[in-house]
Amino acid sequence: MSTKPLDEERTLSDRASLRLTQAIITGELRQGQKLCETDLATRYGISRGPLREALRHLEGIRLVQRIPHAGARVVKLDKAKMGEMYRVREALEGIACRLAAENMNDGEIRLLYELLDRHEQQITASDSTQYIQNESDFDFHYHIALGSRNQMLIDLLAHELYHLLRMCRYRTSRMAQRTRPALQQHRQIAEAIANRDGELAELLMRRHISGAWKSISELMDEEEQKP
Amino acid sequence: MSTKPLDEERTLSDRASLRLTQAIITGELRQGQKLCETDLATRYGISRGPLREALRHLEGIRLVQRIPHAGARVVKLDKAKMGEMYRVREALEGIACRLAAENMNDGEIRLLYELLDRHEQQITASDSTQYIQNESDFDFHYHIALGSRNQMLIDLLAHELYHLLRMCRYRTSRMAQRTRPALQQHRQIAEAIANRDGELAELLMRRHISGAWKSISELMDEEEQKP
DNA sequence: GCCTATTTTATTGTTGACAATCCTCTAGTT
DNA sequence: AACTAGAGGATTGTCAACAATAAAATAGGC
Repeated sequence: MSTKPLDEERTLSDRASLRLTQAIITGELRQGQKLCETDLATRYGISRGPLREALRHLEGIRLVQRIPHAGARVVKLDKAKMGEMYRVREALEGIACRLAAENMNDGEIRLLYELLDRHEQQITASDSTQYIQNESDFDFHYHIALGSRNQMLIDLLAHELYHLLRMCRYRTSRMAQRTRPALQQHRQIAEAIANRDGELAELLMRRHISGAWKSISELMDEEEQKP
Repeated sequence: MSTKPLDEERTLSDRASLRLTQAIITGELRQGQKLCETDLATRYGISRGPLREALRHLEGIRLVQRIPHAGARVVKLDKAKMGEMYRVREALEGIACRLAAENMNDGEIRLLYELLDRHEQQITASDSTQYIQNESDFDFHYHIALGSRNQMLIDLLAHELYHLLRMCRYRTSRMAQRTRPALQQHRQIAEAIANRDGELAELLMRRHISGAWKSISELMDEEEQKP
């Protein structure tokens, strides 16, 4: 998932965008946290101009919320918002999967299977961290998005939704028990793509995602009962 | 489709965003046109700072493309990009329609039918301009998006996709002959929603949109043959 | 005459200062 | 004690000048 070094970006504003995105995804900047322009600018060693442009960009991809004259905050992902996200994700990845089945070349499909094998190894090797497993999951979905050959779709998923999903990874890290069935579903999806069955591929992907949300949602409810 | 006056926005940057968006949608700023910061700033009577922030925002919602040190241009919607858009739209409005069937209240459904009646009157009154018919079409789709009760979905559709769709309206204005069947499809969709049949509503909406793209696509091919 | 190198010009990127707005903390009143 | 009013401070919004980069134009060599 090609993320080039921070200082390869051409402008300070773009670099600040990347650093902020990274900081938000890793949780270094916490959800709901106030983003003071002066603080961030001095911390990054730039002036407020480029930093403000970066914030405007992050606002566009829904990572921060801005209120005029009151400043920007890291977006706060409550259960309702996560539910909305998963609905949108279901729709977008569903169609991406259908298109991938139509457009992926044989090399890409082979790579897809390799990803699955690697993921299985990681699960079997019990010392693997949760983090890595989650990244394998992202790799699979990202690879399918690329296979759709639809740049708008790729942008929406990779540059917006996946960032948001990564943000709430820590909440859903207790989903370890579901990695096995998830992998099985991934295999079915890959099979449908290999058979060039777009309709089935879409159906399976949508089921996979809505199922994941159902599990996460239930888990969140349980935790709410006993805090 | 509540678009409040331009000067109600709190900051110059936000106002510039709206003016630029409007200018791009109406075609006052043409596709592919270079957007010179100095020119626009003086034309709008503001300095370059807020204008740059506005451009960054428009970049986020895909209305302009920016190349570092080379400036911003209005996005150019070729046939391929339009095809991508319609795929994304099919997915998003499909799920929006399903959710609308689940979540709309009776008042909203009644309003949906009123929109359809108004649209039919406009079609029958032959002196109505193409423009108005197209806006009626947008109203219908926008209303359904609102009914989904999914803010992220509403944002994606109303603040990103619909802008882009309006941009290529002039290309597709010769689709007049298709307004009748389109209205018929709208009625079927409204019926499915009224019956709370989310699955059917989604299916019909997707068929409606992919059908529209097929017609537009063919029309564009024909025009390409004989320029 | 055409291609390349260099200077010029225009445009973008960045900065620090200034103005406007909002939030907070204090003081006073009921 | 609680609520309102106002002063103070902090933060955001705006601007105009400066620096860096890219595009255009000119001059020189082949």
